[in-house]
Amino acid sequence: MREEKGAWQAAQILHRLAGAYGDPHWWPADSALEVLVGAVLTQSVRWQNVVTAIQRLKAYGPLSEAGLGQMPWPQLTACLRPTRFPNQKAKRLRALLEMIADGRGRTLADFFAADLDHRQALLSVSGVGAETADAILLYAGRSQAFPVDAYTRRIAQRLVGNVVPDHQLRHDTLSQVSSVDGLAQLHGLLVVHGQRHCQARPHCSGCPLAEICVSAELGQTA
DNA sequence: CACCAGGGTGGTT
DNA sequence: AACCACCATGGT
Repeated sequence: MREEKGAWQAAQILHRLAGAYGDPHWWPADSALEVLVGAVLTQSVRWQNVVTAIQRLKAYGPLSEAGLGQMPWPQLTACLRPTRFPNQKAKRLRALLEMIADGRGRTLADFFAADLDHRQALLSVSGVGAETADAILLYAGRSQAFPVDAYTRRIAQRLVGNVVPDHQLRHDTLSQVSSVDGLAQLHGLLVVHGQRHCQARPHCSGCPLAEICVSAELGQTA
């Protein structure tokens, strides 16, 4: 059986999902630094747990690069307990803050303004992978980046009919959606959509992507 | 009670 | 390269 391997039509998917769900207002945060913190804490954890952890951090005062970097280990891990892996997340957050500070108290804004490869710099931190780095670049740095997450992979597989490599999803999306706002909305919409459709079992009734989904007409795939 | 979240790393085969 | 244990909470 040959199926026309469809392509990943990012712009069209953005249009359809935006029409169905509206603007998801993804990644609410008071500051870019809060986005960065949330990006590490949200790894493999429900967002509500991250909210609780950030509230605990804020109980010590407004988030700041220096304040977070200097927070004592027991207090830091206590704040991060709701995020499943408090010790690991505390270590990752500290390593990231140290890279940002660069040994000279550099701020996050200065990091983004610096003339360097920001993606490579983020990826060089142990505990920061492609998805976390791209989330920080997009939502904290407001630069053109696209985080490929589990929802994106699953939805792409459903739509296209076969597994699409991460690098291709990222490249295709960036070449088809040029604005930062569009990229930011698309990622949020894919998560919102993924939480109702395209889960373990096909669930195509009422799906706003049904018309462009190769498995939509297959009914039940076992 | 079992299941699983908006991942990434390091060690196995 | 693919696979897997680990990390060790809180909601359904």
